[in-house]
Amino acid sequence: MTENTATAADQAKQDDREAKRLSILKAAAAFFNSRGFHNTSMADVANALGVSKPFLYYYLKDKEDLIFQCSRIATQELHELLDEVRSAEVTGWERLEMLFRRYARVMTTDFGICLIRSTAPGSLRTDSREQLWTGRRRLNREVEKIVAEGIADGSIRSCDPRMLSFAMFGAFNWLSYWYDENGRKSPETIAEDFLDMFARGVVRGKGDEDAGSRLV
Amino acid sequence: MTENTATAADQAKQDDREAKRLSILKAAAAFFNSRGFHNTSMADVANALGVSKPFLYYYLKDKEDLIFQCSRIATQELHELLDEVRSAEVTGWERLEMLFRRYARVMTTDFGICLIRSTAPGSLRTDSREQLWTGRRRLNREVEKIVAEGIADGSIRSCDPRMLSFAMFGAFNWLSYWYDENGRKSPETIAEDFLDMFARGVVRGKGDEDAGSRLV
DNA sequence: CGGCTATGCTACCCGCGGTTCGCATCACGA
DNA sequence: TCGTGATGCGAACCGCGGGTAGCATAGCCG
Repeated sequence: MTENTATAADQAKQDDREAKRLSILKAAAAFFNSRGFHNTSMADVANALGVSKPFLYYYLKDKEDLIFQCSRIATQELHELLDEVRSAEVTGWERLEMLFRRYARVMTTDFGICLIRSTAPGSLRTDSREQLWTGRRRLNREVEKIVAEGIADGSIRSCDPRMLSFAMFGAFNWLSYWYDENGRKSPETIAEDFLDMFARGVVRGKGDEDAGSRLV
Repeated sequence: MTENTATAADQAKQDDREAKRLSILKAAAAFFNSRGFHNTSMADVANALGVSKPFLYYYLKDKEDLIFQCSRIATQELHELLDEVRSAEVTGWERLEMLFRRYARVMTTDFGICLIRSTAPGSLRTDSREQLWTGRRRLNREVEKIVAEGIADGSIRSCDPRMLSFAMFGAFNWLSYWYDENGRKSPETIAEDFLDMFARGVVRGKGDEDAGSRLV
C-alpha cells in the first residue's frame, strides 16, 4: 500500500510536470508564430509564464529543443490522422478529403504552424530539423501513394501524383500564413471550399455544367 | 565636351555601383534562402563576395535593408507582370493562367523566394516588412478581382474569389519551399500541371470523362 | 526533527554578430 | 606633383540573449 501511494504520488508529479511542460510549449509556440523564432527570447517566454529563465531549462535542453517539441506534437497528431485515414475503406479521393479536412484544422493550431515554420529551409541549423523534415516527407509520400491508389481505383483522374500532392499541401499549408481566428470562415469551411475546387475544377464548361442549369 | 565625358564617367560609375549592389543582393539572397536570414551573418555575405563587412554598409543601411532590397526586386517584377496581365484582353480564367504561369518562374528565383520568406509573419520586425506585405496584399486583391471578373464573364464557375485566390497562391507559393533546380520539371511545366488541376479538377466523373475514352 | 531531493530563482557569464571608427589607397583634376 | 573625394579595409566596440553556477525553499522520508 505504501507502494501504491508512492506510485500514485509519482504519477501526480509526472502529470504536473507534463502539464507544465505543455504550458511552456503553448506559450512558446504562440510567441514563435507571432514574432518568429529568432525574434523571441527565452526571457520573453519565461516572462509570459511568470517564471524565470532557468525554469525553462528544467524542461528542455535548449532553445531549439523548444520549437522541436512544439513541432513534434503536430507531427504526432498528423501521423495519428494518417493512420486513421489509411485504415478507412473508401476510394482514394475520399481518403484525400478525409485527410485534408482535418489537416486544415491542424494547420491553424499553434503547434501546426510551428511545424510549418520550423521545417522551412534554413529555419533551424541542427539535425532536429532533419527529424521533423523526414516526418513531413513521409506524409508527402503517403499522400502521393493515396493519389496513386485513387487513380488506380478510378476516383481520381490521371495525373502526376507528386504534383497533386504538392498542389494540395501548398494550398493547405498556406492556410497557416493567412488564417485569421477572428475571420468568418472556419478551417473546416475553408477545407470544404478547397476540396471542392480541387475536385470539380473552377473553369466553367470544363467541369460539370453547374448542376444542369445549362442543359435545358 | 568636358561635360560630356564627365557625365559619361559618372554614368559608368553609377552602372558599376549598381552592378556591385546587385551582386551583393544576389549573394545575400542565396544565403538567406539556403540558411535563413537569421543564420546568415554579414560576414558570410562579405566573405562570399571576397570583400569586407564595412564594404556592404556602403551599399545598404543595415541588415534588414539587405533582405528588403532583395524582396523589393521581386515585388517590382510581380507588379510589372500584373500590369501586363491586366492589359491583356482575355477572359478572367485566361488572365489567371497568364499570371500564374509566370508567377511560378518568379517564385523559383532567389529574389522571389526571399519575398515569400521575408513577408512571413515574424520574419522581420521593422516596418520594411509592412511595405512588402502591402505590396503582396495588393497582388492578392488584384487576383481576387480577376477571379470575380472571370465569374462575371462566365469563364470561372461560381465560387468565393478570396478562397480561389488563396488556394492558387498557396499552391504556387509553396513552390518556393520544394522546387529543386536539378529536378526534372521546369517551373513552367509545374505551372501547367497546377493550372490544369485547378481548371478541370482531379475527380473523375465530376470533371470531363478523360477525352472520351470512356464513352465508347 | 534532520537530511535529501526536487524545484526554482537571482545574478552572472560570455560569445556572437551587427555596426562603426579611423586609417590606407588610388584615381583624377588643378 | 599635390590635394581631394571616393572607395575600401582591419580592428574594435558593445548590446543582446542563450545558457549556467550557486544559493533558497519546501515537501518528504527515516
